[in-house]
Formats: sequence, C-alpha cells, structure tokens
Amino acid sequence: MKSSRIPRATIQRLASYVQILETLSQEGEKVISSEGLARACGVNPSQIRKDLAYFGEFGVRGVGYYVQDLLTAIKQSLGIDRVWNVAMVGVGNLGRALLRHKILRKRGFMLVGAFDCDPFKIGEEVAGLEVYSSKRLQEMAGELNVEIGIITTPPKRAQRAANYLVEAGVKGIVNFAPVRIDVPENIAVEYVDFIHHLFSVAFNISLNLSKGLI
Amino acid sequence: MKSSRIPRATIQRLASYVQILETLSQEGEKVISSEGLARACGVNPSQIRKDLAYFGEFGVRGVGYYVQDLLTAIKQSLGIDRVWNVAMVGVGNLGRALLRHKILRKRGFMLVGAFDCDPFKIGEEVAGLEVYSSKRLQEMAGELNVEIGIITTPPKRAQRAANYLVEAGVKGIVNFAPVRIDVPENIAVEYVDFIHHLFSVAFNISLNLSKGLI
DNA sequence: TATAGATTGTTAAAAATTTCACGTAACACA
DNA sequence: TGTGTTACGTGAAATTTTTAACAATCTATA
Ligand SMILES: NC(=O)c1ccc[n+]([C@@H]2O[C@H](COP(=O)([O-])OP(=O)(O)OC[C@H]3O[C@@H](n4cnc5c(N)ncnc54)[C@H](O)[C@@H]3O)[C@@H](O)[C@H]2O)c1
Ligand SMILES: NC(=O)c1ccc[n+]([C@@H]2O[C@H](COP(=O)([O-])OP(=O)(O)OC[C@H]3O[C@@H](n4cnc5c(N)ncnc54)[C@H](O)[C@@H]3O)[C@@H](O)[C@H]2O)c1
Repeated sequence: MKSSRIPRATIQRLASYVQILETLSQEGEKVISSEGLARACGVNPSQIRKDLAYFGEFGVRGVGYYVQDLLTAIKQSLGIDRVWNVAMVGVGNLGRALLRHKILRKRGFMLVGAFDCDPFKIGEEVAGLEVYSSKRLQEMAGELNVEIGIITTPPKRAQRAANYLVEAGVKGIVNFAPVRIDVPENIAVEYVDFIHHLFSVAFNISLNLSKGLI
Repeated sequence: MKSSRIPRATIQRLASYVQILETLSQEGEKVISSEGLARACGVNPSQIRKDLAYFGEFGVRGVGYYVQDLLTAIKQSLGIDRVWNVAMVGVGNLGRALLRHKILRKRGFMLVGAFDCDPFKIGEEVAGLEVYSSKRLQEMAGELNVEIGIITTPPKRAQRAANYLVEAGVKGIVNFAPVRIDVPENIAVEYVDFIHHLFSVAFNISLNLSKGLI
C-alpha cells in the first residue's frame, strides 16, 4: 500500500508495537508473527498488518517479522530513529517526575533544557539539568537546538509557555496541562490528560455495576 | 436516542467537555451552545450533540446548554457525580507527583491509600498519606473501601501490583506502567502512556518536514 | 525440485464513527 | 398572540476504521 493519510490510531498502535518489540528484543526473541504481536497488545492481527502496510513491507511471508528489523523499520517510519532535543517548561511535581525518568532518554527524547519562572527553582539542578528562567527560553532554545517542548505548567500558564516555545522555534509540543493551546498550524501538538483515564474507569465500573457484572 | 453501546471516543470527549465546562462555570458563564463548546475543544458541533444524545436531552432548543446543568448531567452520566476511593501502588517519582496533585481530589478521586514494597519508603508520609507495605494492600483495601487502583510501579512489577489490587477487590485499574496486565473481565482497565504522545509529535514533525511545511 | 505448511500483503466487506441537513422546540419581542 | 431567530436532537449520508478472506510467497524437507 504505502503512504496515503495515516490514521491517528495507527500511530498510537505503532507506538505500542515499539514498546512490545523492545521487550521481545531484550528477551532475545528473533521472530514474531502478526498473531503473536496482536496477542501481546490486544488487537487484531489484520490490524497490525494493515498498520505496517502504510509504511512498507517489513515481514517475510510464511515466517513473520524479524524483531530487530521491524523495530528499526517502525522507528524509521515514526521518525524516532534519531535523537530529538526536548525542553521542559514548568519544573513542578510532574515536570520533575518526567525529568528524572530514564524512559524518555531511552526512547530518544533528550531533555536538554528545563525552564521555570519560580525564582526559587531557577538555578536548582534536577536530573543533571540546571533549571533556567523561562525568560531565557528563546535565547537558549536556539543554542540547545530544541525541537520539541513539553509543557508542565499550571493550566493558566500553558498558553504563555506555548508562546515562549513557539517563539523559541520548537516544531512540536506535548501539553500536560488540561487546556487547549493556540499555536500556528505547522506546530504539532499533543495533549496528555490522565484524568480522562480515571473518568473512563469510573464510567466502566458504573456500567459494570449496572449490568450486574460486579 | 439514549443508551445503546457508547463509543469509547465519546467517553473521552465527555471528559474534555467536563474540563471545559468547569472552566466556563468558574468564569461565571451561564449558557453555552454546542458550537461554542465545539470551538473550545476542537471538535464538530454535531459530534457534541450526538455524544450527549447517548445519555439524554440536556439542552434547550434555541438557547443552548445551561453550563451547570450540563456539567451535572455529564458527571452523572459518567458516574463521577460522587467520590471514588483510590489506592496507589508504587510511590516513586510519578506516584508522588500524582499524590501531591490536587486535581485528582478536585475531580472526586480520593487517594485513600499509598503502597510500596521499598522498606525505605514504607512509613514515609506523602501528601498527608502514610505509605504502607504493599503486603498490607489486601488487608487495608477492604477497610479503606478502595474501588480503583493506580499502578505506578516499574513495568516488571505491574502484573504483581495488579494481582494485589484485584485480590483486594478493586473494580478498576489505571495502569501507568507501559505493559499490558492480565485481570478478570469484569475489572475495568485503562492504560496511560505518555511516550505515545512524544512519538506522535515526532512523527507529525517529520511529516511536516517532509511536506515542506517547516 | 516438488510439496506441504505457514504467514504475509492486499482487496473487499463489514462495522463504527463522524458529519450533514433539517424538522422541531424554545425564546424574545413586537 | 404571532413571528422571526436560534440552536437542539436525530435520521440519513459520508467517511473512516476494523475485520475477514485469500492469493502470493517464503521456508523446510523429502
Ligand atoms: N502532577 C500530576 O500528576 C498531574 C496530573 C495531571 C495533570 N497535571 C498537570 O500538569 C501540570 C503541572 O502539574 P504539577 O503537579 O507539576 O504542578 P506544579 O504546580 O507542581 O508545577 C508547575 C510548575 O510550573 C511553573 N510555572 C508556572 N508558570 C510558569 C511559566 N509561565 N513558565 C515556566 N514555568 C512556570 C511553576 O513555577 C511550577 O514549578 C498542571 O497543568 C497539571 O494540571 C499534573
Ligand atoms: N516518571 C514518569 O514521568 C513516567 C513517565 C512514563 C511512564 N512512567 C511509568 O510509571 C512507572 C513508575 O515510574 P517512576 O518514575 O515513578 O518509577 P520509580 O522507580 O521512581 O518508582 C517506582 C516505585 O514502585 C515501587 N515498587 C516496585 N515494585 C513494587 C511492588 N511490587 N509493589 C509496590 N510498589 C512497588 C518502587 O519501590 C518505587 O518506589 C513506571 O512503570 C514508568 O515506566 C513514568
């Protein structure tokens, strides 16, 4: 097939294939079938084959997919076969948790700058990074070659943080504050909101209760 | 319309309507149209009307939706018109960030227990909660009347944490560890994975680059 | 080299979701 | 009370996404 518009859901699933393939790879598995992969991430095998078909032909008929090759192929397709420089705006509870977490680095997202507006936080060191004043974002982002911004400020400050980041020339933003932000069209934005998941669980429990399943 | 099977995507959107309605309510807005709400959360107005139609008729033709009434109606529909007792397993970086964050409480998710297996952490106090040994989960969960569990352990420990939670009688789980967990059918599970969003942004930036938009 | 068995890539069908379009109801105001 | 305007609720159309089915093709083995 190749190209055409790629469903957002496909991208999400590809990301989970990566997670699973990384694990398989660590466990020394050499080959995996679409059925095996499907079981591991709870989707339909055809779905997987179709998702992959958007990007190319990575499997071997009668055999399956070579774990390493597929991993490489998907990463390339997603554009994560390289290191992305990331800056974080808002070094509070959540910001710190993210900075300290090694998974970002392991997946190729290098935190190169941390910014906050709180004078008590500026100058502090978190996970080996000095916290800078957000006023210096624009000046430093160029220097640090920042491409992606992560917003972990309170919701009311998210738009301002986004403005700083856009001025600083980032090309994409992941926003953890539960508000929509306004940015130019050609900036890629993703919203993360945990609360949604709690709502979902609460809803499903209520549903199960009303169906008498519990 | 009312009832029939409700799309997962609808639930997600309802959650974001709640966020926006809370803000509107705080700002003193009394009425909002499907179009206004649609603009605020970046979807189609019909979509909103259809989403709401699954649960009932909450609007007034020619007028719109009364913010407070709609908020109440959606919360009731989602089953978040009450307080849910939540326990957290794994009090590391992320667990702490969640415990300290007030939004959970504000949205009706009351953290009533925090559990960890690290002897250095047991007995510590985080956000007014004592950290207990995860061995005591089952014993205490009944006492605390825990209904939802949040897993914030390392991936390798997530299944064990899930087992504890299920034995302890929780009815739903939000899993922040990037692995699937195996639980009985009637337990509602939601997965949270930030990395997906970073992947998405990276992909979209790559796409924009290749389309010459940047 | 032929054959059996396995699993992909792809097309077609089915299902789900989103958008459109319009009848209908509520309000404001003359 | 009548009329114009607005915006909901909903059935039908359009679109998107998922699933099923199968021909193509690879490996192994005799
Ligand atoms: N902590 C969580 O688990 C959690 C969960 C869901 C959502 N969130 C969201 O993530 C965001 C951060 O949460 P948190 O718990 O870390 O809050 P926090 O208050 O601990 O941290 C916010 C940080 O942002 C800084 N800040 C404020 N305005 C700024 C600006 N203009 N420029 C730079 N820095 C600025 C503050 O100084 C502070 O350090 C919030 O929007 C919150 O709703 C957090
Ligand atoms: N920190 C982040 O921003 C972030 C981002 C994405 C995903 N995650 C995921 O969230 C999880 C937690 O991340 P973290 O950064 O907080 O890790 P962490 O190592 O800081 O914390 C993990 C905690 O779990 C505890 N634990 C281990 N096994 C346990 C068990 N069986 N029962 C109870 N407690 C147990 C550990 O003692 C530790 O306190 C990980 O799975 C991680 O991949 C975290």
